[in-house]
Amino acid sequence: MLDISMFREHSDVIRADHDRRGLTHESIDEVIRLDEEWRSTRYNADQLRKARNEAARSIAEAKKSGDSSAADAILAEVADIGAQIDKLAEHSDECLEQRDALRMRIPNILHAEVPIGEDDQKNTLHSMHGEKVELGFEPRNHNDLIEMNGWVDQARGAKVAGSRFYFMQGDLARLEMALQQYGADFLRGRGYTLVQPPLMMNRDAYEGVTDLADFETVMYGIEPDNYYLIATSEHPLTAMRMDEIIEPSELPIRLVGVSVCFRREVGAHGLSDRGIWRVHQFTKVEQIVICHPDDSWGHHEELLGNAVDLWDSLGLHYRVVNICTGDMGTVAARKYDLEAWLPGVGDYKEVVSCSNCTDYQANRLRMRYRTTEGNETVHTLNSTAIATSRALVAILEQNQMKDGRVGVPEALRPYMDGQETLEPLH
RNA sequence: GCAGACGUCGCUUAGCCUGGUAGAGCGCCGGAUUUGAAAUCCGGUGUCCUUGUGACUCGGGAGUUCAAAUCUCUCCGUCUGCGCCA
Repeated sequence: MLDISMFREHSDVIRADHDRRGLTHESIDEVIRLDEEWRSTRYNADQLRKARNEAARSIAEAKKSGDSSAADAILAEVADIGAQIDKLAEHSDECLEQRDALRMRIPNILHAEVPIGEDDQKNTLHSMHGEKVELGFEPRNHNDLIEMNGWVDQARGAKVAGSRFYFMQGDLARLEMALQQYGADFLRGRGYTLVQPPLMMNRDAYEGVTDLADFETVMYGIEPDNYYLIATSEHPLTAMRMDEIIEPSELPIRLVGVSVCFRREVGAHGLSDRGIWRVHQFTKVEQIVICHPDDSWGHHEELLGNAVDLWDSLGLHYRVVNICTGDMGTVAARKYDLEAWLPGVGDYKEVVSCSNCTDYQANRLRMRYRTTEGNETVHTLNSTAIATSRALVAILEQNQMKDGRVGVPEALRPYMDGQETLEPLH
C-alpha cells in the first residue's frame, strides 16, 4: 500500500507509474476524491465533538458547584449532538474504508530500470551463470527420472490427498533435506538468523503482505479457525514485526526462514506440469531483509548476490532476468528471477524470485523505525534461496546420467553421508 | 477443554471498586550547566486533521451515558492452576 501522502502531494508519480504499467488513472482519482471527502467530513465531526466536549466539561463544573438546573439547561442544548456526530462519523468511516480498500489495490511504484512489457516474454537478460552440460545422450525430463527411480509416488499422493500432492521417498527425500540444511547453513554463514515461522497466519497479518487476489487463487483457508496456510515463509517473517516501532540499531534485520509452503495453484493445468515442478506443497529456504529506506536497493543486490553464490555453489547452470512491468505484480518495486536450465524441457524456468517491496508491505503492516523527527516506514525485501522442489528438478535434469541415476552436487554430499549419486528406490 | 488473574504511551507501571482533562518512573531527543563526561535542572517524546482553547487514543468490536481507561456484553491474546498430550 502506498503512503497516503503520495496521493496528496505526488500523485503525478503514481500517474506516471500507471502509464508505464498501461493502467488508467481512475482508481487514483477515486482515492484522492475519497480522501478529500473523508477529511472534510472528519473535520465537521471533529467540530461537533469539540462542542460536545465543552458541554460535558460545563456540566461537570455545574454539578461540582451544585447547580443542577444549569447542568440540565446545558444538557438540553446538546441533546441531539450525539446523533449528528454519529451520522457524520458513519459517513467519514465509510469514506476511509473505501479509500483504503481501493488504495490496497494500487500497485507499488516501480524502479526506473524495470523494463516495460506486457508479459514474461519481455523480461530482459541480466546475466548468465555456469554452462550447459553436454550430457552426450537424449536427456530425460524430471518426471521420467522420478518415476523410473521410484523417488516420487504421485499416484498415491493423489489417492490420499489430491492431484499435485505426492510422497517423496528414498534418496530424493534425503537430497531434499540436504538442500534445506545446506541453504540455511549457507545464509547463516552470511549473518542471517534462522527462523522457523508459524505455518498459518490470521487474515489481518496476511493482508499486510500479499496481493488481495492471492486469497482466491493462492492461499488455502482453514475454515473453522479463520487461518490461512502460508504460501511462503516470506509472509510470516515479513509480518513478524507488524505494528512495531523498531529501534534503528536493530536494522537491518536479516532472516533466513525455512518452511513448508502451501499453494492452491488455481488455474494451473497441463501435461507439461507433471512431476514436482508445480505442486501444492513444497519446502523453501527464504531470505528476508527489513531495513532503512536508504539501504534497500543495496540489500536487493545483496540478496541477489546470495542467491547467485548459492546456486553457483551447487554447480548449476541458470540465468538471471529483470522482471518487466507486466510480469511484476502489485507488491514489488523491482524483481529479479533466477531461471535454471532444464535439459529435459529445453528451456530456462523460474527457480528463484528476488524482490524489493520498498515501503509497500511495511505501510500495510504499520512497521516503522524510530527517528529523532518521528517514526518512518521501513523497507522489506525477500528472495528465494532454495525452493526445494524446483531446485530438485534442476539438479535432476542437469545432473542426470545415462542410466537414470543422478549426481549429487558436491556441496550437498556432506549432508548425505558423502553419497555421490542418487540411487533408485528398492 | 475447565477455572481464575491480567492486557494503559518505546519499556515498567498508577488510575478502574466510586464514570468527569491518562499521571509517574525508565529509556530516547533537544537545551542549560561542564575543559569533556557523569550527576543535576528545564523542555520534548502515540495517531489524525483544515495546527486549534482541535479531534482521537488505554488489546479489538459493540452497548449504556451529556460524558467511558473506568460500567455492561462480546471477541482476541497473555499468565497461573487443573485436564489432555508429541
